Amino acid sequence: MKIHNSMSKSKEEFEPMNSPEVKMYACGITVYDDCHIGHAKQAVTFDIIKRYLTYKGYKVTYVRNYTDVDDKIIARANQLGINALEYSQDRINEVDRVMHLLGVKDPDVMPKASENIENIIEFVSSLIEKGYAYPSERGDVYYSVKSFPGYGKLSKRNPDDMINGVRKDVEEGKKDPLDFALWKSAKEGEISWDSPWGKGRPGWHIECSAMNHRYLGEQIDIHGGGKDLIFPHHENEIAQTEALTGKRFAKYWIHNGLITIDGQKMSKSLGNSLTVKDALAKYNKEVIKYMLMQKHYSSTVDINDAEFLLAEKHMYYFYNTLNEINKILKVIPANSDAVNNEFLDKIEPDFVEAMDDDFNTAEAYANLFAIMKYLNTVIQDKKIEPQTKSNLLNAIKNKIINLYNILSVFEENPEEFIDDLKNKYLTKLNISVNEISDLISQRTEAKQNKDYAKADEIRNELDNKGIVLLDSKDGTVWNIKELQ
RNA sequence: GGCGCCAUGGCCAAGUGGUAAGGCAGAGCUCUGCAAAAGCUUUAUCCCCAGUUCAAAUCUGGGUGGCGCCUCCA
Repeated sequence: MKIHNSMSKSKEEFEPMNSPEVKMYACGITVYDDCHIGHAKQAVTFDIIKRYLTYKGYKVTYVRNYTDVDDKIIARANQLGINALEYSQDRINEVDRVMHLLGVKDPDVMPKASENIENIIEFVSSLIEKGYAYPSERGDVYYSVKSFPGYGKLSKRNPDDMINGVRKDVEEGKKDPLDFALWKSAKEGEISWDSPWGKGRPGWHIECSAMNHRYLGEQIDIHGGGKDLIFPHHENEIAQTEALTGKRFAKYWIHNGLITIDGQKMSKSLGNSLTVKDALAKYNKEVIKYMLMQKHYSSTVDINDAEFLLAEKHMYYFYNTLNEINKILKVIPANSDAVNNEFLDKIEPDFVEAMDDDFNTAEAYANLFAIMKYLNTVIQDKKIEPQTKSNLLNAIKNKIINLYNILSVFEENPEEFIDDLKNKYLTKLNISVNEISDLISQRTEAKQNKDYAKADEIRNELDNKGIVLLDSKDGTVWNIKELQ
């Protein structure tokens, strides 16, 4: 399989250092606020990557950290008059809760910066000893960028060219404007830990290096994160870790694309974040995940109501098809006869081909549409022998559920999914099932009397309320107009 | 100012050397009392110019237009 490596900027054959073992780290969340849809995109992406690698037979150890000590956390906690760690623990619980609601599996290790202070101090001390870092008089410790020859290799920047962009007001004690803080001395009212340089707390970049080192070792296979972390965060991580170990840090760098909202960058500073909590209040978790992964993970995803609505329609179509299969299987359950079908046999190879190509979920979903079409054709096929039909539908259904679970969808009961979605719309449309049933009965009566004018009138009335009717031999059923 | 990314039909979006996946919207058909659902059919030569090649959306150079990073950010 191939993975796009941000370091080489090309797709490379995936060969873990110690196959089948895979060590993967993805930068987690700084927990000073609710997590937003961008965090979700990252979490879902790496969850899927782990699921797929596991499917391929790799033994993945996946670490995702929490940054629970930083300026904003301290500021918020002070505002609330509580301890910074108390505040961040509260936020961590909330992040976990929301991620679980989204159906994101927990990584194998979820370390916190605050629980790695000793480890971090040790890391920083080693860097000073090796001559890559230096303490200032005030008690800050800085990394000396110029001392690390490879600086800029991930972000493709030349330190000499970067001077222009660097902020002008060089902090006190810094020898070079490019240098960054490994350890920050404590200011009045800030949470702090004792260190050889006095009371203070870790800088942002060192946490990830230290936690990587502790939980995964000197070298890892995959390092991931959002594209916005390439510089400076990941560049600094490389500088720190490789200075300490003298070895290449991560073999593959995977960066997911970011989110825009109505074409505008989503960022803390613009204040246009969509929180995961809010998204979940409006849409089913799988609708959200499908919308995020319909495009390649490295693409930017623009979010707006139309995108969500379309994703909802698609998931509805998928689940409806699965539901129709279940109805058929209730009447004639599948038996253990072998199923020989070319279409069935191609599903898994096609899925693997798509995913082997740098986790091309967009293509995997394109395949899914073809599968659903085929299923609907079989469902309606009157010539096929009923038992054969049940067996075939059952085999394909199980196959796609197993495979697409890797993409974190089809984990719900089809009937419940459909009911939940319909109920959501009924509430929104302010109409009840009873009302609809009444009108359908009236219309059925009119139809029986061949009073089509009245039947159409009732149908129009419901249509105006957002409900469409579907006549079939088994009677009339209703559906939500917006979902069609 | 520095570095980088992207540009595919009305819209969204795969495809990185061999003559354009998929979805939405549109049109036609089957089905239907008429509809709807479902299915079938149908709609592009890939921003512009030049070049490399037997062959380019895919490689090279130039141009135009978006965007990102360089400051906290997934």
